[in-house]
Amino acid sequence: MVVTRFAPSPTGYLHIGGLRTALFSYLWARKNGGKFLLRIEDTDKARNSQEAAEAIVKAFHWLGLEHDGEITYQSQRDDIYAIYIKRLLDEGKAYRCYMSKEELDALREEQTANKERAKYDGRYREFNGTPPEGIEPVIRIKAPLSGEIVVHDGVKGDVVFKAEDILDDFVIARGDGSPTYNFVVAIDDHLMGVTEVIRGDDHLSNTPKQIVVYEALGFSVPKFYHVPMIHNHEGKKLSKRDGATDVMAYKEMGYTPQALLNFLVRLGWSNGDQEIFSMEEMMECFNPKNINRSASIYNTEKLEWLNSHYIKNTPNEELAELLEAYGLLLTSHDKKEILLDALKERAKTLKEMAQLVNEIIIAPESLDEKAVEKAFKGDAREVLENFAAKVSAADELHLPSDYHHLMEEVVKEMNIGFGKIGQPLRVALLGKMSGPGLDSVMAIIGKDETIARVKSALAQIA
RNA sequence: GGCCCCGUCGUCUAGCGGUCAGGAUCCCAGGUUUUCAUCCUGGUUACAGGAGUUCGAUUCUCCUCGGGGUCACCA
Repeated sequence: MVVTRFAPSPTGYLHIGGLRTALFSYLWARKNGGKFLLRIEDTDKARNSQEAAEAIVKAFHWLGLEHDGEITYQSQRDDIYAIYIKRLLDEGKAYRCYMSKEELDALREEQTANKERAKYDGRYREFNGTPPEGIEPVIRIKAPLSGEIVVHDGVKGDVVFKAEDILDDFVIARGDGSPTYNFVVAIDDHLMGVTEVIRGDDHLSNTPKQIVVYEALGFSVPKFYHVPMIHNHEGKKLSKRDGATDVMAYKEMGYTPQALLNFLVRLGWSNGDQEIFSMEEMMECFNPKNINRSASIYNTEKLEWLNSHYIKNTPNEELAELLEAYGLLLTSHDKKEILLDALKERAKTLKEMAQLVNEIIIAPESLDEKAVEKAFKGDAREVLENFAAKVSAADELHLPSDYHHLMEEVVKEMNIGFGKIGQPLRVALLGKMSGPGLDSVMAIIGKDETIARVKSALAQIA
C-alpha cells in the first residue's frame, strides 16, 4: 500500500509551495488507493499547533483535499521518541555529549578560521569517564564518518553524499531531552507506515541524516521524491514576502479550488501537453516520475486563465453557490440563468463576477462623461425615446430576445445602424461604453427598470 | 566558502541521438461582437557557453558560466 504524508511545521497558514507537495502526495495516494496522512511538526513548543493545524485543515477542506485518519502531532509523542532514544543509547549507537555551547562555538570558530568544515569533533563519542558538572548533555547519534550515503530519489535520481563531507555525530536530543527534527521525522515516517515521501528539495540535504537514523534503528528507508522549489520573480525561494502565498488568500481573491489545484499540479509536473485537469483526471494521470527536475518561477498569468476557464465551464447552479462566499445571494433570483450566462464569460475571478453582477443590478450613480459625449450624438435622443416608448407599450418582455426584437424594430424604423441605438442605450443603462449584451441586461433588470434608466439618462443629458 | 541540485520561448512545459524544436500562457495582428470581454484564425520569441563521443547532438560525457538549496541543541 502506498502511504504518503504532508508534514508541515506550524508557521500559521498553508502556503502555495506546501500545498503543491501536499497535492502531489494526495494524488499519488489516491491514485494507488493508499493513504494520505497529515502530521504537524510542532516540536517547537512556543507555537500554537492547534491553530496552525486548524488553518491547514480548513484550507484542505476548501480545496477538497481530505487526509486519512487522525492528525499526528509531534508535540504529543515525546514518550515514543524517548523509547527510541533510549534504545539507541543502550545499543551504543548514540551517546551523551557534555560539550558546552561555548565550547561548541569555539570549535566552530576555529574550524571556520582554518577554512575547514564546521563539524562536531566526536570528543565524547567513546567517553566513559566522569561527566563534567553542571552540563545537561545532548544526545548525539554515531553517524558513519566515511563511506557514502546514497539517496535514491524518484525525481533527482541517485544522489551520492560522502559521509566525510556532510556528516558528523548530529544531535538527536537537546539538553532538555526534547528530540530534534531529523530524528523524529524518520521515526514518525516509519511508525506511520509512510512508504513514499514527497517533499520540497530543500530537504534533500537533510535526507542523508534521516537515512542514518533509519539505519541505526533498522527501519526500512521510504521512497523519496524531492520536488523542486517554486521560485519568485527574483528566482529565490518563495516566501511570505512574495505577496499571496496564503492559500486562503486565493479564495478571497475569487479563485476557484479547481483552478488553483489545476494551476499547481502543472507547476513542476506535466502529462504531455495536457493543461486542463479535473480532479478525477489528476488522480488518474498523476505520477511522481513525471515531476520536473528544475525549479519553476511562480507567475499567476496561467492561474487567471485557468480560473476564467473554470468559471466559464461551471454550471450556473454551482456558480451561484460559489458566489455566495462573495456576498451574492442569487440562488432564488428569477433571472439567475440569464445573469450568470451573461457574465460567466467575462469574469476572471468570482470576486470580479460578483462585482459585475452588482454593476448590472444596481443602477449607475452617474454616467461617464466621455461616454455620454461619444454616444449621445446626432439623433440619439430620438432613438432612445422611441425605444423607451416601445418598451412601455410591450406587454410581455422576459427574454433577451424580446428586447432584441424591440431594438431591431427601432433600427429598421429609423433606418439606422445598430450602433446608433446600442451606444446611447448602453450608456443609459450602465453608465459606460462597455459591458455585457444589452438585451441580456434589460432582461435581467426588467421592463420598469429599463424605462426608468433610459428616462433618467435622458433627463441628465438634457 | 564546503556539499548538493538545476539550466528549452518572458512564464509553465513536451522532447528522452535524426523534429521545420511541439503545446499552453502572455503579447501583437486580423475576424466575430452595437461596445468591452469571450470565442476563432494567424504571428513574434527558446535549446546558457565551450570542448569532446558520434555519420549526426537540445538529448550522452567533461569543463566553464549562471541560478538555487543546504550546512543549528530551527523545522
